[in-house]
Amino acid sequence: MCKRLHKVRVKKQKITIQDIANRISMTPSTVSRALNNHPGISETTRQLVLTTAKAMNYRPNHIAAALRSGKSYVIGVVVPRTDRTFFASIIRGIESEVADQGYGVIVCQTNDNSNQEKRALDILMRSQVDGIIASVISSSNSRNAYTHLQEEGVPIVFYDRIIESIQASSVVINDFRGGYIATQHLVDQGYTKIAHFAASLELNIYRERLRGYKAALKEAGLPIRQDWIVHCPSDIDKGFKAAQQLFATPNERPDALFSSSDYGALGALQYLKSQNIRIPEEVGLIGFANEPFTSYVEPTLSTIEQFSVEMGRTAARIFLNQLSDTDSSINHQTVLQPQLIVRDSSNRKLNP
Amino acid sequence: MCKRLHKVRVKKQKITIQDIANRISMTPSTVSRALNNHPGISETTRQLVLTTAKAMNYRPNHIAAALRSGKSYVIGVVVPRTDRTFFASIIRGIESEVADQGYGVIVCQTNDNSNQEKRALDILMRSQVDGIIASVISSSNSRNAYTHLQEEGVPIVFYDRIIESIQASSVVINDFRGGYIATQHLVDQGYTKIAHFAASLELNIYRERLRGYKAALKEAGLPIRQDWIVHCPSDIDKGFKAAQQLFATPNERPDALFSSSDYGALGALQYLKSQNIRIPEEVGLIGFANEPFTSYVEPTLSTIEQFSVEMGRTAARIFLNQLSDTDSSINHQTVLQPQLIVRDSSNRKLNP
DNA sequence: CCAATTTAAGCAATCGATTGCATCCATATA
DNA sequence: TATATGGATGCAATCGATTGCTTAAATTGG
Repeated sequence: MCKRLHKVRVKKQKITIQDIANRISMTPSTVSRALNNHPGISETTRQLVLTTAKAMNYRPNHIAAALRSGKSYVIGVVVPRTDRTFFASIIRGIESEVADQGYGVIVCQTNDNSNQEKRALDILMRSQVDGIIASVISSSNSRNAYTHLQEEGVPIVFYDRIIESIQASSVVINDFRGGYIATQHLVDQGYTKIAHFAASLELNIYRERLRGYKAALKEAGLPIRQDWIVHCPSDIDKGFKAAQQLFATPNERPDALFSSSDYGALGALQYLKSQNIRIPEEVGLIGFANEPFTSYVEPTLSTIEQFSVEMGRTAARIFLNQLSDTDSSINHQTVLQPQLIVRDSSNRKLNP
Repeated sequence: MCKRLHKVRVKKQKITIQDIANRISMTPSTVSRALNNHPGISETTRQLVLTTAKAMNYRPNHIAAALRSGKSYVIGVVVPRTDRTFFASIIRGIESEVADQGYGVIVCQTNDNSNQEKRALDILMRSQVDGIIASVISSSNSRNAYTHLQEEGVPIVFYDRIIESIQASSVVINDFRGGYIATQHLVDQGYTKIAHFAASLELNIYRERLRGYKAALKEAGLPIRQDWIVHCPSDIDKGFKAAQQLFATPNERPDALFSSSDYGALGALQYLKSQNIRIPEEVGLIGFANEPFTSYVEPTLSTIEQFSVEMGRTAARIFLNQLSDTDSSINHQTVLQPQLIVRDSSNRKLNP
């Protein structure tokens, strides 16, 4: 006799509030109210429900609850890509802030691409997220996509890359100040011919950093040379190439560089080293973002800390407040202060 | 006359299939079937539905669909933390693979902590995810949590850190081989006193890397010294300290180190540099994971590439296949092959 | 020309929890 | 003792889409 072993995925019957209700001879309404700590349920019943729920290993079905109540307890998070430390930290900050409150976080990547951004928002909206925490793409206008959502009443909090023309809550660092203190630091170190790598000026953050750079130069009485403001995306190779151009002619080259990204700065660093140009003696260098690698490279790279995890947490807090607020129309702009991190690449006074 | 501006969040009435049905004088059933390309709907009707849906700016409510159909089109992803490049890349791989198919990805962090792991799984289950792609925590047994889920019929795919005693689909790299080729490479370079940093041996991956290390030594006829197998978590500081111990006595110290993590290796590298011990001349060094920083540090750090984005994509593919397979009981074990990345820290033959 | 078959669409139950309103009973008040 | 009060629970509709079954119309075939 051959017993055939049928391996079937046994979807164990899921426990519903109905089941609990049956067990204790009550109605689903009562069970629901007991589980959600509604008033008007006797303490006895509440305890009874709670214990039998636990005993029966009950797991609430958020989807059913969401359908009826309109609250899904899921938040959408939009990032350009997950594997840049900055955005990974943002996600970390948000997730750890909201998980306590029982919220889930759906993460979507835009890859800085307009179609993928649309797709991301679409997925989030279909999933009926309670709102969205987002950084926009760098290339062009995300404006329409987001304003539509806003019109539909979807709570949105922007972080880092914001759309200035959209009225919404946001968390950013003071990028102007970041650019300013970075440049000022170079000035303080005695550098006078300070260049700048500017990433996409379609993004507020890079415009602001540039503005800070210019302000610091102006204040120091140094000239602003357009040919020393070089477009350079946040990318090592691009930084290398941009540096190649910038430092090509030995007699008329800058003696310092403030890059709007750590990656650009690293590219420049690699180029300068390849040319045996000494850092910080001959050229001072400072980046932006305090990516982990900045403290591992040689020389260690000065940079601007932007408190990414904290930024994520703050965005999450603002978001949650906005949900619970009765008057949800009040937007909340938070500006974190950047911090100068001085390392070897710009510290000429210590290493003269 | 004073017109008071009341800013109220206007939840624009959401369009439902009912609305579409009304507009074209049909029933929701027909609309639903048309939208989902069910057979038995005339091409005329289908087109009519599709165009009016678009015209009315209809957005399907996945939550309602999920409740009825039992498919939420959301996948749960469990990581220890999002801000380690490896895991960030896993998330990237998964997200980019499944977004095409309309799936959302809920990301939860465990922080290698048992309670948070429970919480994570709880959030995911409440959200009625269609399944879970997970790496387990390093400290102790996640076994119960996951076996319970399996019994409930939740599809699970493990990646990287797996539980060998649970029958489930998984994607890993051949960590044994990784440890083996790393060590063999050091042997090839003429190192004979090769130490090893082993992270938590509760995890299969680190056990396997250690096993590979031992196998390579044995094959090379080199002795296995227990005092050169040092416990060292994946962490720069821990690596620094472990190196401090290991290389304390100049006459009897190892001449090479295979660290089971890049972070440990970096710590060791920093220690060795601080002691002016030349790399790779006096001590050879190789890490594991090919974290981005390994190619920025000085000397550049040899390591083992483990194709993290690809691993994420593969896990996602396996997962989706499993969902669509009729016989979902078939588990699928995928083993990716690691790749040796030789850089300066171990290249004694090139830099003699 | 009528029965058999196919095709297209409608009916109504359902998924699981929430919630406004009704009801019942016990206690307090007149 | 009859009535007002309110605390605790039940009833039933609801959220929006899916789906098994039924029905109506159109097509085919004998």
